[in-house]
Amino acid sequence: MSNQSALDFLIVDDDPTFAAMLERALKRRQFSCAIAQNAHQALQLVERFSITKAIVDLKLGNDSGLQLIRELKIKLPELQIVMLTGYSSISTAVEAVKSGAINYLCKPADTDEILAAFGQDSISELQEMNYTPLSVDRLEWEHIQKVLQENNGNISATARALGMHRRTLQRKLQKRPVKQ
Amino acid sequence: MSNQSALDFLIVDDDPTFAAMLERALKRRQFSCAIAQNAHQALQLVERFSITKAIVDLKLGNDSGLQLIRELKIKLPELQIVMLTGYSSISTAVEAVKSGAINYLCKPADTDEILAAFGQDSISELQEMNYTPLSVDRLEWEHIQKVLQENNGNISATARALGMHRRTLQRKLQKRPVKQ
DNA sequence: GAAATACTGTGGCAGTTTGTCGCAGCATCT
DNA sequence: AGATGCTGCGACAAACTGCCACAGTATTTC
Repeated sequence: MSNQSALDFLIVDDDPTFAAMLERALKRRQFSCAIAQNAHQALQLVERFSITKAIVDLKLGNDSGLQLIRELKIKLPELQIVMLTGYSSISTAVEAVKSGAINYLCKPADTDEILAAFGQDSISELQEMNYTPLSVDRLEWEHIQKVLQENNGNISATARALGMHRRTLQRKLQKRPVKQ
Repeated sequence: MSNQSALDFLIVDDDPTFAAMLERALKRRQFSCAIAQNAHQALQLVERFSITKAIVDLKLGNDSGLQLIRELKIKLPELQIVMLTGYSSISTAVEAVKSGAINYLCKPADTDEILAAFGQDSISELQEMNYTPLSVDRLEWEHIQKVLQENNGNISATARALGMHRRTLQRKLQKRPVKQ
């Protein structure tokens, strides 16, 4: 409510190491930023400070980054949000953008990429009209993510719907930061 | 501008076989639809008919499905568009949604899945949303078949494209009794 | 608000599937 | 003819999957 201080970036990530590293990189570029480790902290920070950009992780311990995006957008419709995650998939990307994110990046992303993601782009599409079909593994991953989301993240239900063993699904989910 | 006839679906895909198959499946479900093989035809059709939903492929020969989405949205802001493609990627998914698509699916997708993709945030009338997702095996099988066909039955090339070992592909192909 | 269900993360083990060689027979292309 | 490239297959280790069981945490239900 007070909006005394202004900040350029809000970083929301449950991995303190990553968050600190990103913060340092941003500060080196003369941006001011704050870190939140969960949804609650993030929501508090946007009340206390005047923030224009946020970098949100998809997986925030118990909280869902997607849900957080929606809440942030309600509180602060102007906020520009980029979602950043190691467990990227098309279905969460679609969901993120529909929820109000302006971009979505896969996690081994360097600081310049992140900054570019905030830029007025619509650029990157032309470059790689990638005519390679998805690898089988990737396709499986995308499908799993899609069904998982339809089941609101319920692993047991997803395994049932997919006709695969729960244990197997768990292992697949744990493993992949998936290539390609 | 005339809007005489109303259609439920516009299918935009440069693969006639796929388009025809989808059309048949939709008609069987009592939906009316039209097929466009490129951007130009698509734009003409939305002028001639009153259309509410469109299924657009990302890769349309020379045209870009992404660009088409934007043009369709300008002509007809109400149009609900789902992008459907075998060459999916996160960046094109993000771009599609930002351009106005309501959803984005990877191509081995059955008709119910496509319908469900529309149903989520726009309620279609008579829809029971109880579709069962394809099993991972079935999805994999269809994807393999499609890529295999694109490579004219060349197993080595297909295995390469799919990022799987040739031996493994061989074994998978052997196992299925070819048909269906 | 307490009991009944349901979901999740783990570990372990046996059975199956993959990744990798290697080799021999055809098919093409030069 | 010679050089490549594709195909089918055997074999074996490595990786993965199905299955059981258990304990801890959520969620539902009465």
